[in-house]
Amino acid sequence: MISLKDAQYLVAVVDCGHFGKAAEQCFVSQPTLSGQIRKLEQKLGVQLLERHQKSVLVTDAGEALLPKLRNMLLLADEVENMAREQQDPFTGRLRLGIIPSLAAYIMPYLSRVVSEQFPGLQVELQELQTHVQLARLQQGQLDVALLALPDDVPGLRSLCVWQERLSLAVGLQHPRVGQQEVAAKELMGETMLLLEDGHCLADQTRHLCQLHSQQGAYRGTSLETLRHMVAMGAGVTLVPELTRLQWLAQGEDKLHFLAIDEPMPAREIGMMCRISSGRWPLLQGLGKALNEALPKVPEQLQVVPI
Amino acid sequence: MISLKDAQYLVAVVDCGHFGKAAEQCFVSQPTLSGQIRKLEQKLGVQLLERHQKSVLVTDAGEALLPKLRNMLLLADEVENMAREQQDPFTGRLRLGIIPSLAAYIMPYLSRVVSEQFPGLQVELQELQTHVQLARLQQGQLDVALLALPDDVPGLRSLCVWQERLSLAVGLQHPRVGQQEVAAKELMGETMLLLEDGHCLADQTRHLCQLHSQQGAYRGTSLETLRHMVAMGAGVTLVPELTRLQWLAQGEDKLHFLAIDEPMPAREIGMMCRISSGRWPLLQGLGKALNEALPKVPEQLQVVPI
DNA sequence: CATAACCATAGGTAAAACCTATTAAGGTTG
DNA sequence: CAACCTTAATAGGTTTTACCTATGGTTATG
Repeated sequence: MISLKDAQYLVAVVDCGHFGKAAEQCFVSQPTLSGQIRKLEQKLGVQLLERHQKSVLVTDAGEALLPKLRNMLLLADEVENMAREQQDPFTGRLRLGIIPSLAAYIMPYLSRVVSEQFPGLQVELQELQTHVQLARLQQGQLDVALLALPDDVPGLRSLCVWQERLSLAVGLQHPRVGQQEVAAKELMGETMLLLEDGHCLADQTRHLCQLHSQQGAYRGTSLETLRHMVAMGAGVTLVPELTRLQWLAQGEDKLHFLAIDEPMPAREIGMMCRISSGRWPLLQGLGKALNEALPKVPEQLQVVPI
Repeated sequence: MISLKDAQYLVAVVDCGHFGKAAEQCFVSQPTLSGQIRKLEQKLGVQLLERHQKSVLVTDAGEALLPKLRNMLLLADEVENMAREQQDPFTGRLRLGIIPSLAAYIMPYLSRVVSEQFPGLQVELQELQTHVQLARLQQGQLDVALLALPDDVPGLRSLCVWQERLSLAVGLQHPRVGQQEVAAKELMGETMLLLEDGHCLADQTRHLCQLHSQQGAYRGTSLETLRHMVAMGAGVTLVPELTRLQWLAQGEDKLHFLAIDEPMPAREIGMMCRISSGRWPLLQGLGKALNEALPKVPEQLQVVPI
């Protein structure tokens, strides 16, 4: 197979009409270039140049090949330029998965961080449950997952970004209104509303309240659904901190929030990517920025595994 | 600079999704391919692949470069194919110069030879005087010259194809009508009609008849002109054999031809090309075929230098 | 828990690309 | 006509690199 250097050398000689000048232009010695051209002619089985004292002529065969050779060199150049543009890990498309119990609530922080600190990043958001995200990550359909960190997953690596405490939300008609906190073991006596199966928050709540898998009959499709159910007095639920903050910021006045006794339960919000992904530096930068943008995490947190 | 092998290897891995299979397809070992891909990634400063146990994924960067890389490989392939097509020296365009005193008369033979034995040859005919042909040959504007061979010309090589005897043509009113031959020295007494300056046949005639350069006042622009002048009795002229044969074949009956005494004067018809031209094999083949197509040359010829 | 599949690494070899110095061939100049 | 210049080819040796075999490490699988 011919090589790009062959093309480069031949084009240089044709353009210069002079082996010596062409060699200089290619940063090689004249004998080297001379030899390489000769070898190229042997490889192709065609005479490409006619050498004379005065000037070097291109044969018809050489003339016929030249446009394609020039095109190849152009493409090689473009490839290198494109690669250089893509060297910056903080640039380009990022397919980002976010779990539903986090998506709407972290977006204000995330979008500010991205637009201010990673303007070159084109984020493609996909709101997906944890197990779907993990599968898509492994299949290469997703670059980064933003979720409550699960146990180690083979082939993936994770970065903890934030710890999100969980509070108990009750309706205003609930007997605990007026209390500021509640012990974890007391939760078992409440009518706990859960998200549907597959949501990590449902698993965590069940784990925290030591409910069996079939317990917790009332299921909501989203936290917003639960929000209204709790407000109506249908039961209580555990609310992640970012959700609680957003609801309060929205002027929510039909719910009362109780801190759960120390250590406060929390889930670990973090990002994951393929161990071989190359997006790791981006992940770290994004994680750090996001961590700084989010509210300060109180101490005495107890992480609830999924 | 990247190389075509780089492109080949990367494309193979992407297409196979498997280093081992790609290596096999590229006829190299797996570690070789693995290493080359890694070096390519270093050269470009971008991660191109994500390696996993199951399948190999392309990064966005790699995906962006792939089309151009594939294009390069395609072009390289086309270059090699084109070169292979041009390997046959008996194929392609041939810019052929012919002197005027030969052109119209050798064309029947030449065209038959070309169409029968060199069908792939596209002959571009240029009717030019000797000195113009030599200049264009050296400048690369002409591939082959077909002419009366001059002395050695630096940078050019020549191949003798045929020896063309010269006869004396006289009008029917001429006193020599009825004679079959004439001695060379007797020519000096005749009113010799010449072609214009620059025609090699004029030089040769003058040389043979020992005329000074300004002698021979009657000049014709072509042999066809001289043909009519001689027929009208304006003088006599020397006619090359091929011309004589064609005139006879055309039923010329107003001219009488006399052989010149032994040794018969003749000019050497041959082909020339640049010493570095690569058309030499074609020249030899064409020369041999032309020689066989032309009439048999009598012995006892004396070549008249230009 | 052993096995298989797969890619990476290590160490060494052979091919190639490259260099400097010189030769050869044509032109040019004193 | 000899001396010189220009230009490409050749010779001989060095460095680079592409390549191989053998081995190691990691992850899924029976």
